[in-house]
Amino acid sequence: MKIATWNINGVKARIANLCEWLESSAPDVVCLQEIKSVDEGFPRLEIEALGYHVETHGQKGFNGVAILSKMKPDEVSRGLPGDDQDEQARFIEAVFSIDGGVVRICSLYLPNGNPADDPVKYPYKLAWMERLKAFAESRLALEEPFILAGDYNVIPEPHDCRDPKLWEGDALFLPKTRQSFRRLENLGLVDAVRATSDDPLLYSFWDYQAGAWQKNNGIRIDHLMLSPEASDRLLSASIEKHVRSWEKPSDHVPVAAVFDF
DNA sequence: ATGGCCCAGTGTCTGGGA
Repeated sequence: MKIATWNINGVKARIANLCEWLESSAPDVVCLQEIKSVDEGFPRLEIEALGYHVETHGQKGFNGVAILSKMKPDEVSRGLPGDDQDEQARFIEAVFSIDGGVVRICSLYLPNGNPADDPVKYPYKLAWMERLKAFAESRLALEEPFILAGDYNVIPEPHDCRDPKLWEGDALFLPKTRQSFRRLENLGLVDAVRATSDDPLLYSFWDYQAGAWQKNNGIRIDHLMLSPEASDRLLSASIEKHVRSWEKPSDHVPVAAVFDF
């Protein structure tokens, strides 16, 4: 099974790219972020025509996540537990039957948190990460294949960006952000890309501005984090960098992992 | 030349992204 995550930066602006990528990459499950659409506005017909089920959790204007899948999910839930006041559409979970059990797959869009000195934005990011940790603990207790995939807005280590000096003080790279991400890893979650590659130049995002793509001035912020039961069955992982050179690209590219289930 | 963008809706500008 091939499972991918991709921040598409607007599903309606990206529908041609998305369909072309679905056909060429042929993932079984796709976690999308920043669909920037309400559920009723999501272009589901085009995607269903390619043989995918569509589950969305959208809102007006920005944010929004979705899970596309060749198999029909057994269960779907929307929203990250832990704060009933949180209106932002950043989390959806689906459960699929596989040989001998199930796999749980979540599509998450972790808050950016900038500017870091904002009285609301950075504390919201850190609180969201705490909620994610609590959720992960509850799911890890099930001892099932479990995949937390998405745009984490976290640069985990200095080698996950081209120029760490540029990111000092940024909410994506602040010590507290990285510490919170390590807490997730320390629960037993494994980063699929780092588990399968030593390449120091692996990025998943290049800014539209300042020729970042042409200069390979990128950052690695889109991650598939695996439970031990999923990590046991990981075969390979890849960053589908070529998609960034397509016409009218998202600023993120798909990241995918292949499992022997 | 050390900067250069893009998306959706509130809509010919603003807010948000990273």
